[in-house]
Amino acid sequence: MLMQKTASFERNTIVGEAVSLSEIFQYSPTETIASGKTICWEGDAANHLFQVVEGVVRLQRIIGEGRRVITAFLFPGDLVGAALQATYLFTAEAVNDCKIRRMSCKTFHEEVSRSENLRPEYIALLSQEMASAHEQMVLLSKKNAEERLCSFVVRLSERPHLAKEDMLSVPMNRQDIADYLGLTIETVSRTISKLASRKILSPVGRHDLKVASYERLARLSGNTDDFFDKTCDRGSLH
Amino acid sequence: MLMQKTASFERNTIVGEAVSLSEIFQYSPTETIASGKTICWEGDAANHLFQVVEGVVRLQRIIGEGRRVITAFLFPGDLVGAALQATYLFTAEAVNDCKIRRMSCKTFHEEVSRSENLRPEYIALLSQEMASAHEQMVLLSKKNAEERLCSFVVRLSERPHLAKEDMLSVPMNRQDIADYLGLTIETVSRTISKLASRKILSPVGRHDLKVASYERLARLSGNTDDFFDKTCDRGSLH
DNA sequence: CGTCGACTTGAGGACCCTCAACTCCAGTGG
DNA sequence: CCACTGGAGTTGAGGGTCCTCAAGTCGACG
Repeated sequence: MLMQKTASFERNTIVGEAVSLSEIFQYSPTETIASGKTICWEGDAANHLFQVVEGVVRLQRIIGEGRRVITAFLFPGDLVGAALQATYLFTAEAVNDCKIRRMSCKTFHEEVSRSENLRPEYIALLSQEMASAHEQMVLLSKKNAEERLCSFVVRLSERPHLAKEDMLSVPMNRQDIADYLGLTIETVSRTISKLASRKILSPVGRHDLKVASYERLARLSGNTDDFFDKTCDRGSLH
Repeated sequence: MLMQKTASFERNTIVGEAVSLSEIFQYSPTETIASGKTICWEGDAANHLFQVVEGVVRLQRIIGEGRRVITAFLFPGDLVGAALQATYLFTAEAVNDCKIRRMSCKTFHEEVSRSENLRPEYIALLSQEMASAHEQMVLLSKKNAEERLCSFVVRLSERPHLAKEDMLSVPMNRQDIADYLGLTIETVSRTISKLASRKILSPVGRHDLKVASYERLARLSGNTDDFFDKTCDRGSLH
């Protein structure tokens, strides 16, 4: 806690204003979170923000007995709790072994307030989160199991550190995927099998997929804008 | 446009810093939007923000042929496009006759940057939006038709200007409700009928509901925290 | 080799969607 | 005034998709 304060102070006197959000986390020590461990609890006072340095984090809510919803997966560079609230909106857990950096909300807020560079980046980050949330609502509202799974794989493949040519690393297990896509584990499994039988992708072990054609996946994902220009729906208006 | 700039300037010299977000819209003229008309289009350059003054606005996305998703309803005081992005994430349309105020993103951004009072309010607003989005994802992931409808009615009833004792005004039509809840219009209709036969609520005309017991509705909405203390799910942790 | 957890596969059923007919109501015109 | 029309909403029958429950397979690890 004290150390953090000091580090933060040093940087400001030496380097001047921070120029990127990642930079202000640099001086916090990395913490290691074992697979499955919790980073913060839904409902708890939100005293800290966390930056994912390595690994994958899931944000989830538990409702009633056994019903779990994963609202997002976070990857290196992403922030847990960027939308500063009095309490956390979700429980954050490590999908696999993770490294994170921690920062107090207060310090973060002060840094962002002070720096003209950080503020737009912070707003952009929140906007990005909103955009993802909208995307997810569309998926959950109107897509069938196959479209959901294809959307998921396409989104994963956009992470450069997960996709190596045609091999895609999928760090989360089937239950995570199911709870993220609003399906059951069985439906996820069946849908993968069906896609495999159509030679669109094939599972390799439990955490890898060999993808035959990302283009084909994108077409199956139900996103109009993946093969049409967005402006075409609106005709010639204005 | 010019008028806006002038008004904005006047206020700053006379009253000093704005103390609330609503205040900075006060000097923009109100515009009237007829029911069903569009305020802004998904994908268009986001040059303006809008504050809803009167009426209800729906934010929606169209995907493919005939598939529409409503991601949010906005009520008086709410902002369209608060998550500043290069382009709008959604199309905004008037559910009923509306009055709105407009402000350029640039001006808004400057005002918020300048004022120490506005910034936390703005962050809080974005956080609020994120919280609603999370809530909606839970609804779409895990709730059945009855829970969705009850959640919807409970949320509407929290708007003081819509709820008068046991009568609730529902400005949106069945199709809007269906596209918001990820159901079909028939399922919405049937679910209302079933709730009516159980004397939980009864439709009065097309745009009003007589609600027997909000408490009972809350219990049917599938939100654990509507009848349990939130902390109970987590056991005795810390 | 046995065990355990993660995953897959199958059978049956629930819930919601689709399609279609019907009611209700407001607005229009004879 | 009433018939006509069209839009919004309701109701019914049937079917599809996904869920539930259950059994079986796979793979890691002792």
